[in-house]
Amino acid sequence: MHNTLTGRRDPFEPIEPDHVRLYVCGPTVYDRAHIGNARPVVVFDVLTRLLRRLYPRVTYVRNITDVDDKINARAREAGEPIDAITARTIVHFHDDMSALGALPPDEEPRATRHIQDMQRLIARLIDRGHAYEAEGHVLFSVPSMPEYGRLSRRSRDDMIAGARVEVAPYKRDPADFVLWKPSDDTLPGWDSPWGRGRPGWHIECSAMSARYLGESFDIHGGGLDLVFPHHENEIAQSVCANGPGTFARVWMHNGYLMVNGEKMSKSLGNFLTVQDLLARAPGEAVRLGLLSTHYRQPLDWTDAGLDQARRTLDRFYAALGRVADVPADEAAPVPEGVLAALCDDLNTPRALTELHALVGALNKAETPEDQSRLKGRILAAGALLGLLGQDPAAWRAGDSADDADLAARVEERIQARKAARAARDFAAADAIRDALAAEGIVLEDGPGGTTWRRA
RNA sequence: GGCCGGAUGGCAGAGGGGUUAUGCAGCGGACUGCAAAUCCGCGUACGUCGGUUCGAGUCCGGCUCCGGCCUCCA
Repeated sequence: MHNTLTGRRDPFEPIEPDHVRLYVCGPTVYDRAHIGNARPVVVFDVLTRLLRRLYPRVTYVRNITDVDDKINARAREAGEPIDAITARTIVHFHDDMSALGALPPDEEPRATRHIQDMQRLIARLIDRGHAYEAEGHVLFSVPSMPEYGRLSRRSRDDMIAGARVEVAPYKRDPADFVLWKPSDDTLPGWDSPWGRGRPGWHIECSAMSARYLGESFDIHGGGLDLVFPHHENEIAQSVCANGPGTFARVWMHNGYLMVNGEKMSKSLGNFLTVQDLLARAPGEAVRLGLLSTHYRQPLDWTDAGLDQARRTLDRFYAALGRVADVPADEAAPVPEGVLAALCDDLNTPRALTELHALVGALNKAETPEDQSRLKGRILAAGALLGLLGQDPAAWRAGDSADDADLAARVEERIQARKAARAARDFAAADAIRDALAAEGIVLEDGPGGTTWRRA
């Protein structure tokens, strides 16, 4: 796995040989998830599936940030209680990620349920001389940690030189960041030794990772944009509270996501929510689109790319549909090439190439034995990637599968065409096929009869 | 201004000193009443200029362009 901390690929060895612990930064719940939020969820879902295959026990923690000034602002604008916004957004998030085939994490801690843990951590940082109180705030003292900046490879001078915001007057050092800040009566707040207030953004991940995974754990993941300041600050808080050598061993960051070559932003109007995409394509196609590029590469999300992902699944499911009556070899292993690709820094594009080769082999396989063996392997590889779990017939029909009337009508047309063909009235047969094609229904004649799919 | 990435055939996208993926699209063929699907065949592409080397997409340096971070952000 590539480790942001070392800047290279290192062999992965868990701290406990038979228990892998990982933490991934989850959403701030104030709005619908966009495709950029979905990328790390899907990427780390594949990583978790892989780890579960390789190790007896995996604990995967992904937090929910439900106290944040963006949420407060949203509540104020909408005139809606914070709890209502966060509760609704969490439901949407779960629905959207589930549609993308992402399994739930083992723990999904919410910041508001761990305020005590955060306060204890802050108190410890103050005791150890790494934090100080000023005007109702508690600030982390960056100069107290000489190795601050290691993850993001920047010196304090760099950070100060690049500062674009005014430095709050109560900061002893311009790089210091907030652990706790005061809340007025209109804002959510909790009593604390430093007055009624709320936590800074970074402290929750330090507190909750320690609570569920211990002071040291194996992998910490998230988007590349979190490297600075969020992850850098998490490291500062955790290491200064718990001692040198603690906290995450391996840091994994997924690359940026762009839309049609541009940064996704509300002002550009190219903000794509998962919900939008699910209206246009099956969740599995969105997932495949995200996995078609290596996780550390920049990913340019386009309609053409989404179409291509859907066509790839058409090919895979068509191959599986052809052997629908052949039972898959239940004992089939995950193909060596697929496993090797994923074990090489989660190389999902190469794993998909292997899958294409297996599908080609299945298309050529002539004996039920070979078909069973290959089908089993393809499904095992698919399960590892979180793909190909559907019934091929359901995939072919797509949304039309929900429409029993349509299915019945298409069947009726297929029978009519069959009769026309038997009578060698090809003009009539082609007219039926063309009429269905105009509705987006494609007929395919095969040895076992005629099947249909949506175009 | 500081820092960090990226640039591969028509498109997407791996690889990473010598054998040059894979998919889509395209072309030719097999099969088919015709299609579709499937199968077979066809592609020396690595931003640019230098350097190292017997040999460089692959290593080193300069440059150009693109994106991002330095403030909330996956």
